[in-house]
Formats: sequence, C-alpha cells, structure tokens
Amino acid sequence: MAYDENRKSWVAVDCLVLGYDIESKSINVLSFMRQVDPFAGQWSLIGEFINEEEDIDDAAKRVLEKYTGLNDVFLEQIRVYGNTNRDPAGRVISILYWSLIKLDDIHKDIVNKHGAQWFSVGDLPKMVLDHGEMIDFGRDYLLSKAKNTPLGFELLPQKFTLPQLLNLYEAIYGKALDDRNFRKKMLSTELLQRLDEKDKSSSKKGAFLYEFNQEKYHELMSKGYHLELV
Amino acid sequence: MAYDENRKSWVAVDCLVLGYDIESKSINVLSFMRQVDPFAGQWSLIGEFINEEEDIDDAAKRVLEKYTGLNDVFLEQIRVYGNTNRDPAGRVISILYWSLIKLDDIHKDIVNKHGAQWFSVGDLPKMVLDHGEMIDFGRDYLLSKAKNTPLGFELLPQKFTLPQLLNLYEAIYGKALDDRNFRKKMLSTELLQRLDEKDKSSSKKGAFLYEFNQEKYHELMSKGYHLELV
DNA sequence: CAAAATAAACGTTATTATTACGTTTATAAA
DNA sequence: TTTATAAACGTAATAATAACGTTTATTTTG
Repeated sequence: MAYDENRKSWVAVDCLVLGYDIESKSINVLSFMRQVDPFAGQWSLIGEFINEEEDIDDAAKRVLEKYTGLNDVFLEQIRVYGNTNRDPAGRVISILYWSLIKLDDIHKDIVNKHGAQWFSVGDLPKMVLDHGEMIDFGRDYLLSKAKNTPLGFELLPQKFTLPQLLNLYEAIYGKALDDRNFRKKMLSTELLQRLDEKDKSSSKKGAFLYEFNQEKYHELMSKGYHLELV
Repeated sequence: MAYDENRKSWVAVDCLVLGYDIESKSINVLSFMRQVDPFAGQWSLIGEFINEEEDIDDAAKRVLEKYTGLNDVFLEQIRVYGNTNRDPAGRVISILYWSLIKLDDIHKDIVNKHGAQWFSVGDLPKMVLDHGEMIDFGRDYLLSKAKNTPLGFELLPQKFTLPQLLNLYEAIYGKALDDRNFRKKMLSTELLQRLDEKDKSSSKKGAFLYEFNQEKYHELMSKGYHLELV
C-alpha cells in the first residue's frame, strides 16, 4: 500500500430526511435519539460510519433503509462537514445526504424501532453536534432547488391536488403565493397529468387530483428545456 | 475514544483550479504531474491528504497555496467522491474543491516548481483516477452557477471590458450570445462600474474598462435581490 | 328547497423582460 | 480623406410576469 496508515480519519454519512405533512402544511425532519456516546440521548440526524467495502452512496442508502425501511427514493449527497472540532470524540468527516420522501411511504414500525420521530422544521429540538447547521443548509438548498427542479413532487403523494402543491411551495418559500398565477405556471409546464378523480377532503367542490409526469420531464430535460416553477 | 479505530479511511482534498485565458478565450484547468505511486507521472488535479489537525477547508487552502502561491481567492467545496474502487491503492475519500482565479495572479515560479501546467478544457490530457469526471462535474457546475452568481468576475482581472466579459460567458455557455442584449442585461444590474479608461488591445476605438462592484452586490443580496446575468 | 358559504377553477389587463434585429461612433491604417 | 473595424447605442415585436376580478361546484344552513 502506497499511502501512510497513520493519516486516516473516520468517515460517516448523515441523512437529512425531509417529508411534507399535508395536514399541517409543514416540512418535517426525521430525527432519532442518538445511541452512541458521546451525546447518547440527544436528537440526531440518522447516520453511521461508512463500511470499509462500501461506496458512500451505498452507505447512505443503507442508513436510510435501516431507519425508514425505504429504498429507491430520492437521495443525494449535498455537502461535507469536516472541521476538526465538530465532534469532540474524534476527527470525523461527515458526508451529508438528503432524502425527500412521501410521508405516507415510511414504514412506521421500522421508524419507531429506532426511536425516530418527525419534527416540523419550525419547531426543532436542539440537535447534536453540527446537525442543526446541516438542517439549515438543507432548507436553504431546498429553497434554491425548488424553482428549477421538480423536487417538490418527491414530497407529495403520487396523486396530489393543485392546492396541496401550492401549499407545499408556500411552505418551502415561507411566503404566500398567488394561487391563480401558480396554477397557470405549473400547468404551462405540461408536466402535470390531470386525473378524472377529485379529492374532497378539504372542500365541498373537491379538487382535481394530478400526477407528475416523470417521463415527460426527462424527455424535456434531455432536449435542454429549462424548467421554471412558481 | 468512543469510535472503532479499525474503521478509518484516507481522506484527501482535490482542487479543481479554473482560470480564463482572455487571449485564447478558453477556460483552463490547472493540472500537475502526480508524484506519488500509484500512477506517478500521470496528470492530476492538485490535491493531498488532509492533516490530522486541520479543517477540510484549511486543507484545501493549503493545497491551493502550495501549488499556486495563491491564498484568499474563491475556493469552495463542491462534491465528494467515495466509491471503493476509485483508487486501486486504497480506500480514499476525496473532497473536491474548486477555485476560480485570475490567470495573471498566479505565481508562475511556484506553479513551475511542482510541474503544474494549464490545459484548455477543450484539450485535456487523460487524467488520473476519476479526475476527468471531477473536471466534467466542475464545468457543469460552473454552467449552472454562472447565470445567478457573479462567479464569472472571479475569472477576469480586476479591470475588464464588456467584450471580454461577453467572450468569457460565451466560453462558459459554449455558444454565441447577442452582444447588444448581453450588454443591456449586464449593465441593468448596476453592478458594473465603468472607469474613465479604455483597453485598446483589440480595437482602434478601444473598449471601456469596468470593475465589478462587490460591495453593491452584497448589499443587494442581503435585500433578497435575485441576480440574473446573461 | 332556496340561499348562503366556500374552496376551486378560470379569466383579464397592465407592466416588465426578452429576443432579434438595425444604426452610429471612435479610432488607426490605407 | 477614405476605409475598415470593434465598440457602443437604439428600437420594435413578442413573451412572461404580476396583480388583480369572476364563475363554478358542492355542502350546509335557514
């Protein structure tokens, strides 16, 4: 081996799992109670050290599946944290991933098993180490990506209504949006497929359900189309 | 120490150093001839292992200064590479940073000392390991950031002309832009300060020199202004 | 059973931004 | 003095955005 054995560091992956609660119209973060010392008992993002024979993306997938039961969902590396003082127990480089999931998809028994819990981003407990910073970064990142990528749809169920989509974007942007202009712009992308079905849970009239057309999106992207939502 | 000593990995930083050559109108990558085995003698991005007592950003700064003589320039983390098979000599996690510099600022003797050399992105040699991938990622990243952040100005000298700025953006976008519309849009941001000086190196008439107003930019940003260039 | 209430859906207009061009200007060289 | 040329300036048609008003479908209420 050509490299110096004495210069190694611990490397972990942490996953910022975000979900959107349609009822409360709030973006939620999955947090679990840390089991290992130091700081056992504090709230933490889900995370673990990478294994020796494991790509970092696979490590993130492993962590996500272990704590949520989910695989094959949106999961992406977004940043690395590597200050020497970030963990007093040792020099740990943490690779932050984020995952956007549909709240209803989560396997509740698996989540419970690890003492995990959802918190609204507006009402978070104190997080261990620099995990609070990670959440802040993830929220900024969501804000900056939401306009030009269809990430929002990862957070809603397969079938959703335009008012639900509007509420989600209002939660992301943290401000009210004009519903008429929102509807116009969203529909102008022609990426939403309207179904012959209504959701009557929040009005007498009922709101049409839509599906996001993933194939059409990829088709447009491959032609160099620039998406602009909201 | 709470963590398992056997689960450590090597962690390196690699710096993608980009510069713009006004003469040839091409974006260049700084590359140096790798000294350590395996693959000593192949072209590589500048990079080294992080030190035990060193924040990752500081490691990147150290590498950049060692190979270019530059400090206090634009330098940002952009991605992590951590597949198990990326380096056959061991499990190395590489944190990719990128730096955008003004070509003329570079300390030529320091660069030469390490056998470093500029290559046009259009005419790169085969790079070691996954460094070619890193360069591709950096180019895409530049493309995606150039429109909404004033990164371009990092690549030009303090004083530059509008035609030079246009050529730079044409190099980034890889296509011709309408000079009249470009000029109008750039000036509409009011972030360019015209000087009472002309550069006559490329025309009889001469082109006015401009400076980018960094303070005004930060002031506008703090008010939530959305920059749109080009 | 008509009227009221309400969320959802649809529509219009003024303003602003973008695109795609044409024209004038300053200067050095012929 | 004319010519050549890059730089600078200008304009009109089209498209996108912002800021509003109106109608519709349905349930609940009097």
